[in-house]
Amino acid sequence: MAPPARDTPTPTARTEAPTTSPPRAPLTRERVLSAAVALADDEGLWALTMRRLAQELGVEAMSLYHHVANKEAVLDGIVEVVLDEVNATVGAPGGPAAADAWQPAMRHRILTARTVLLRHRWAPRVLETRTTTNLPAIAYFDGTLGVLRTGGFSWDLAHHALHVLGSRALGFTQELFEPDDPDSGGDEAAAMLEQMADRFPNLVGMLAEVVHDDVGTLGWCDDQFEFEFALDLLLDGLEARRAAG
Amino acid sequence: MAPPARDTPTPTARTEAPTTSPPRAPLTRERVLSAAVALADDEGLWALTMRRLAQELGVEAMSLYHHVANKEAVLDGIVEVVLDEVNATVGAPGGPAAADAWQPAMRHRILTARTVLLRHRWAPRVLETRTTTNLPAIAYFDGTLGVLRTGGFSWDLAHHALHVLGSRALGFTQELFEPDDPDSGGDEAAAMLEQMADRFPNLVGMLAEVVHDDVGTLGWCDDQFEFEFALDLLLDGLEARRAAG
DNA sequence: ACCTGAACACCGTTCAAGT
DNA sequence: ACCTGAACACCGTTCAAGT
Repeated sequence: MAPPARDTPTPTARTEAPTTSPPRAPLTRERVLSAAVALADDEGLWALTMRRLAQELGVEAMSLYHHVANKEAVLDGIVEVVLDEVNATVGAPGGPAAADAWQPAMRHRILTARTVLLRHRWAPRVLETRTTTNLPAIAYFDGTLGVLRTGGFSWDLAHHALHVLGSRALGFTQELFEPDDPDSGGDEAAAMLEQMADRFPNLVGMLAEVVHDDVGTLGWCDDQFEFEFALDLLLDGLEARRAAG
Repeated sequence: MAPPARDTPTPTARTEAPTTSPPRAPLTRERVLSAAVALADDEGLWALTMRRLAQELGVEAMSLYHHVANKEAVLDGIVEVVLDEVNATVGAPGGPAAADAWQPAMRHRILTARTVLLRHRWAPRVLETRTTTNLPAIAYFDGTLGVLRTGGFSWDLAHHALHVLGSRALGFTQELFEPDDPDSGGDEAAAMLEQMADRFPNLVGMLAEVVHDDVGTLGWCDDQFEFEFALDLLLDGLEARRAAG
């Protein structure tokens, strides 16, 4: 009879790895940055402190300094993690054939990048504070340039287009009227405006005309729609400049 | 003979105010915010701490809390100070008659706002972090809406235009390649790219074509030009949407 | 080599006390 | 009423010490 143990997989102990797996994964730069991204995603950028990050990894704060130089390096790192994710997503094959139609290709590219950044809303804010040159960002813009060049842009016009599209794709529009509490803040702001019809006649006039469903609130800005409206404006404008030579 | 003192102004003691001026101006919310703006202008946002701000005013840190609720209130306040300055500047009379030409009027308005924000480069970054509704910002956008309406925009299109232009006028484009040290950083980044011609063929190709004076540096982005390029793109696009009805 | 405890120099903020 | 000193609970980071 063969020995039953070790060969018979039980529900709890499934296929065991041939090598002995360590009880705790050792700390690495990658693990530190992943935990930092997760922490910022879950609890916001303000929660990302060195002490809290260490706690999340089951380690003392000072241990982090063996894998990252300081907190600035953590911020540099998490931005690169997110931009790597952006590049991996937009670079996935199977997108529309970009050969003859740069506009839908660019549209798809930027809207795809946006979906990634929406999962890491803190990222654009941190990106804006980075001063060091950033490899994944360079790679992203190189890909953008590739789409433009394939579409027949001159280098000069592609250069300007990069500036225009870059601020749209990576630098988010601030949500002017986004309230802290999505339920109450809008009403509050609307009530405030209501009292100031004479001071802000245009805003009040627009509100009266544009608000659809929730009358009396300011939650009527469809962010996705506004983003695409601005994006198409830019794309059409660039196409006109391009066609003009 | 008249007494010589008190009537004869000396070079050091000029015209004395009729009321007795206090040796130290009392602390007010306005003085606190002015000092905070000046501190951020001079030494950057990172230097703006409650303790440092108090020191700048010749007072203890805790005294500030009698005039502002906390540091968030200081940040709210200095944003409003800057936006008041924006409104005062763009609202000054003597601008081009906006009645029949909305495009030059808007162009002038936004470029004027930009000159103010360039004097307070920290302001857009702080503005993006504000969650509370902000009266001077509302006033600014109301003025913008006024220009659009005078130019014949529908409320709906004016609403979208507000989003588009708002992110341009108040939310700055991050300067992707702006180095810490304007002299060395560009060369460093260019050298890095040089080594990666195969990885980033488009960027390297563009650099080879577009760089004018300082070959080998990345300091070839004229921020003002790029801003106006993007702005005109948006304005032309909006005009086309408007004319289409 | 990798991790840690104690310590330092800073934060924002509270509180009880001064005038 | 306005301002203050001492104190509290946090930061990021350094350093000498542990294994």
